[in-house]
Amino acid sequence: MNVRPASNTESSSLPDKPVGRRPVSQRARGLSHTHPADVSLHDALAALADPVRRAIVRELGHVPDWSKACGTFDLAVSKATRSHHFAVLRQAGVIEQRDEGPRRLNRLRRTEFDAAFPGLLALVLSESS
Amino acid sequence: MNVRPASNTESSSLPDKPVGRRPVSQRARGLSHTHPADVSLHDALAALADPVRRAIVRELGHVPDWSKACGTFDLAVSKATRSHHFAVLRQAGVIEQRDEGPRRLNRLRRTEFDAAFPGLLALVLSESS
DNA sequence: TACAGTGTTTGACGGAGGTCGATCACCATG
DNA sequence: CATGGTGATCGACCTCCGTCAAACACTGTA
Repeated sequence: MNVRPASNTESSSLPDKPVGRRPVSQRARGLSHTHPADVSLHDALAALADPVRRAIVRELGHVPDWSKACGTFDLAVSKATRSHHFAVLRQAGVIEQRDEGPRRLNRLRRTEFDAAFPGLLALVLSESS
Repeated sequence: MNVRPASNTESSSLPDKPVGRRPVSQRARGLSHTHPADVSLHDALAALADPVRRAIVRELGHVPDWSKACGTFDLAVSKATRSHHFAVLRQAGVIEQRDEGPRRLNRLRRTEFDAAFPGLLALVLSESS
């Protein structure tokens, strides 16, 4: 399998602000990501089998990458539970997160996740409610 | 949506033994099926999020329809648990069952389920172990 | 009728995980 | 430095569900 650089955000594909001067905030150190290709089918299904997490994914599917912080989601759970669900989605390779000042921005790993589990993300994104 | 005949096995597409003389065994009365189109994404994902149930689906993907009874699966659980998992898969529209003498034969609802949840079944069937 | 084979149902148990309030850590701004 | 905003962590609670043994139900055969 194609080996990926482990310690690299290797994400956005955004021609972003020159990352040279932005030494990764302190909080971002605890941010461990998992590439979809390293995720088992069980973990992927278990992650998406929760209605709150699917709501996050759907909401994330309606906005551009890195445009939505964790707190801006319309969820009927406490922020502790919210934080837990984001961690699960991140470790299942569904989303990617990046710290921008005090808040944590999110991005759906559309192409990578779809490459690992074809059609799965589309099912969630096309879910009605 | 296309309304389906509710009280019809509407299944096998097998040019079978003339069903005229076979008045549906007594046990088959408790056999309630759910068409994949009537299954929510949540129920579908929840059904396939269990390793034992995925093992059943995979094993069922390697044999022809109606060729495998519940007891012939290689599962490391008791027959009570086994029976439970088959019921979950049936109510999730993943499998269809039919009584043949003392045993219950199974069939994977490939086309119907794939029409309702494109790619989902393929993911499970292509799972390695 | 009796028996063996197959599968379901029931009741109980235990663990996994979703949930919350409280607390803590980090960031920006005044 | 103090404050408010955002998010993570901790500990506890509780529900759900996977699990099993036991008992039951149905089928075919002797």
